[in-house]
Amino acid sequence: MDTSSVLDLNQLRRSCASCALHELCLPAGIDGEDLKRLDATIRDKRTLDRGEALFRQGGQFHALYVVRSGSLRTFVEDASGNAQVLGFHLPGELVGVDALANDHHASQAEALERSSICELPYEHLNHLLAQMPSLQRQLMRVVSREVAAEHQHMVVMGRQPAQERMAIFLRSLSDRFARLHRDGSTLNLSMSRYDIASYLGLAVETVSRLFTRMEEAGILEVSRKAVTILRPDLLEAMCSSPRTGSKKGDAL
Amino acid sequence: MDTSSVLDLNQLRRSCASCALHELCLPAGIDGEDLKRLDATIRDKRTLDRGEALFRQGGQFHALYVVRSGSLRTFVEDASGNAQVLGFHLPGELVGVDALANDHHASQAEALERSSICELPYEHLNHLLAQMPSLQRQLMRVVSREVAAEHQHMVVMGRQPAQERMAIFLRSLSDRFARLHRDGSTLNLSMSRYDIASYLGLAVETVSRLFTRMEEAGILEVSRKAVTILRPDLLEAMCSSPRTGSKKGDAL
DNA sequence: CCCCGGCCTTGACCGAGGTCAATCCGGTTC
DNA sequence: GAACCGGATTGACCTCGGTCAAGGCCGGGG
Repeated sequence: MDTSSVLDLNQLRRSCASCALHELCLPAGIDGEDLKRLDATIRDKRTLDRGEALFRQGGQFHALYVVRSGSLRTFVEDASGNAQVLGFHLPGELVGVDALANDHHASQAEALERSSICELPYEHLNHLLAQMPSLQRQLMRVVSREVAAEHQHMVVMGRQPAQERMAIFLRSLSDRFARLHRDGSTLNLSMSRYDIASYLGLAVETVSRLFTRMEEAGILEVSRKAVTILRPDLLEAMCSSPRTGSKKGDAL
Repeated sequence: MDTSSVLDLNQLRRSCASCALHELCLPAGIDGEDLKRLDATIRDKRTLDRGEALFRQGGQFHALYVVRSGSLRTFVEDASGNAQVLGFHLPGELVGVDALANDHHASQAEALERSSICELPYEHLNHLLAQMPSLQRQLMRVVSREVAAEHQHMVVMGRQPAQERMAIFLRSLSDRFARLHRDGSTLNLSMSRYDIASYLGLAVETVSRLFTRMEEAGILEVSRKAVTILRPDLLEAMCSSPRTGSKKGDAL
């Protein structure tokens, strides 16, 4: 059954025009002849199995990528092999931007589940950008969105205690699922606890404990990789530490 | 004497061609007629005093900026007024990219000392990009550099203990000074201890203690805002925690 | 000149969360 | 179905660095 659904996906991927992500992705705001040309430069040969690498740290840069289905994690490994997860990437999201600066990848990207990827060879893309101001604009907008998201994550890493980090992480995932017209309250965490811990700058044990605590509090239902948000209101409240914020009326 | 030197700077700022930052900045790799056109779109009216804002969080976006002299800090403020410093920006560095995504600034930028700024009105810039593929390429490269730097900082925030954070911070500053053909070993820290602490995700007290400890260790000479790196080798060694790294020969 | 107010430093204390270690659970192999 | 293995959970302990509190330093204004 898996094979057939994958085949379907590949067949669906014929044009950006017919893609469900159209409005969230690079083609947003582009149509007609221009869209056809963008379409023509996209190579969709990439399908990745769980754990397979899209590109490796230090590897030669030659394309940008957009997740079409599934999910990726990007991370860097330092000299001694410790990994730091930089982000998780859902359909419609762009990866590989950090490689343009000096023509080789500063990070690596791996599939968290069977995923399909749109590949945008950079030389082709450049020609297109020269001819399509609207695409140029949209590309900058997408990159800017990425930068803004990373800024948000720095706030999390800089100031927030563990519990707030988890809450913000889950809320962000939920929001992104919703944007994809999926159910924002039943999350399928394709990444491991280790990945989450690394991404949030915490120990795996802490992540695990927080899941349990939030389940006990009736906010989540956690079963392995399947997480259901039962009380979005409480989750939201948990995103900002009670310490900062309100001046009076702190329950505690 | 201050007034005259500022006037000089403003007079120097006539063209990108004559700018000392030429090769580090947007115009890198661009010359002849194209450079003139880029020049024409840059408005250099901006001179900021210490503490003055370049743009405010939530403000309407209309331009990108490049630091010409002096330095900036960018930061976000959450609902309760706590600030998280996102970065410090030296001459030749681009700020304001996170605002393109939805047309208003997601962060704010303030001068750390008297600074002059090149302003690139986005509408003009866009016209230019449509006509100058080389500028388009260079802009993406500069943005990519910024993204890569932020990834590096996430590694710091995610895994590193306090001492390593400080060491990496100082090394990074030193490197950037050197790139500007300044002396990389005599740093002038235009930002406050509070800014450093926020940027590194530490308490001010910790930053202060680390300065003292590194001075006692003979690595630095610290006097208020003036920091001299006496032993770059030791500073470098301090950048990676001894815990990770080597497999044998760990003292302790 | 002295006082005042930021900024910075130093010391003493303490708690959130990291580390270590044991166990559990679900999936895979034979 | 027994053995195995990697990921996840749980508990006990301890450390790093945050918090609180008390000066010190320097620069600016009266």
